[in-house]
Amino acid sequence: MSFAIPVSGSAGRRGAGRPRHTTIASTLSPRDQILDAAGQLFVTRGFAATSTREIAEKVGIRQASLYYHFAGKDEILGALLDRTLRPTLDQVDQILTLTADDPRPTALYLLALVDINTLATAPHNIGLLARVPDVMASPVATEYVAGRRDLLGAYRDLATAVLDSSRSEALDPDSLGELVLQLVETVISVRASGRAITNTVTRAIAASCLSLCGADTNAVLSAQSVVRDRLDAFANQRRV
Amino acid sequence: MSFAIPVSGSAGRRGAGRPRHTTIASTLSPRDQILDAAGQLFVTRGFAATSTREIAEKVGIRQASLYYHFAGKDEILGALLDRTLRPTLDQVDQILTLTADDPRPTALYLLALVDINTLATAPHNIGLLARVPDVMASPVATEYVAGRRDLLGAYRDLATAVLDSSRSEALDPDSLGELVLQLVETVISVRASGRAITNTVTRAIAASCLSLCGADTNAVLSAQSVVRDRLDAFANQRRV
DNA sequence: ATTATCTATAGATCTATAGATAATGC
DNA sequence: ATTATCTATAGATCTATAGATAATGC
Repeated sequence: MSFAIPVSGSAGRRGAGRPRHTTIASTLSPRDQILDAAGQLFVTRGFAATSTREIAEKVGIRQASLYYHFAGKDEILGALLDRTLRPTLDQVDQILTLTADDPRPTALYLLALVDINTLATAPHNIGLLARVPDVMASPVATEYVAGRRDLLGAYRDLATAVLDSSRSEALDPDSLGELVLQLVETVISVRASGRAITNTVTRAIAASCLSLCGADTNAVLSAQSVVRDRLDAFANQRRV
Repeated sequence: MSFAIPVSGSAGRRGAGRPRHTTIASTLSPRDQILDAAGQLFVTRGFAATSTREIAEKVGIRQASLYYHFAGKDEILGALLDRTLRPTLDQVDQILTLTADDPRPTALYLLALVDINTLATAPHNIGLLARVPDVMASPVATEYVAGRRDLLGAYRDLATAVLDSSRSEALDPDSLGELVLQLVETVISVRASGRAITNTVTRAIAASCLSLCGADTNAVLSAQSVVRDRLDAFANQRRV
């Protein structure tokens, strides 16, 4: 099946259908307008605390009109969660390929950097959603959880490879992976605190991931210099 | 004013008042039973998503009976948030005094350790509450926010003192403090992931805080050995 | 008399469905 | 004819209040 996504040009009128009770300001498709509004509200007010009427109000349509685009509140949430994880997950293989011949700290550094960047640029900091209990209690969260587990696997493998055996107290691989991923995800909190995510902050977090795995200063500096080059190519490839 | 907190001994009967429709299992005061039940539910299901009836059900009383102990749902939340922060905040001065003659990395290490420990042992991991949007949107959150800002100040000052000037890219003090505190608070996420917070995990996070501030391996090892001694005295003092 | 509960309920939501309507597109 | 909205509303909540009741304590 294929969906005809209306690509609006002019404001006010979009195509078929009864006109809205307000004029249309956005150039996004109705579906994306809903996701945008819902994302902002879920993140600032919480999922359960946000009513479908609030979402509709922000979009400029009546509450019941949401149900033409989504089966319910849960389905809106599912679409948002997917957007949080998908971009990173889809790039993992690419990252591993690109750094196949580099030391493991470099590979981990790049993965962290890309992931941090994804979270730092996601609209409305929707990475926050995954921390909200009523979100994770929803049935649609299971798919997200599965995806995150895949990502966790990549972190665990890289982090374990980086782990210096000289480390006196070695964490088990699973805890180490979890800890590194958590560290990456601090960018969500930092963003939530209102602070801008500068390149300096991004690199500090990524470098800290390596330190956590026992990498020494040289490994960090080396990773930073290699990735600086690689990332240019990578970023271009992604047309960023 | 003084409150007579009923200290129940035997089960079933507690003192004055009409009996509950269920028998009393807990030895906690009614107020604490409510806080315990609410904490667990808020953390697992979310604040807005938890109804007062669910809380009452868990306690074993009728929904309306909650209002004898708390003015409303918000007030329950306020009491819980306070319990998250208060223990740590009340110990900051003590920590600074205890480590007045030690190198700053040691002081930071101890603060992080105590804080991680507080978060790791808080009932139901209620540190999670501060990450929930609808919680932070509540009027009662402002007091919590103020308290956390005080704690942040302590982290910022210590972290800045630790920061090695050799660091090529220095973060501004506020960002650094925020980052270190965020790192400490990863213990909340790790706990939420179901992993046990072993001493190893605790030390790994605290050590990572020092690394983030540019402390070298020697400073970390030194802090760990000094704090190992200090903490014994400290813990005894706290009767842990 | 005081305390801690209970029952009952008003009033305010909120979600999702049913069916009408006003556009476009063929 | 199809599409995207609208209006209206049923049914299910949920919070907080009012007032009754069953204990203890004096």
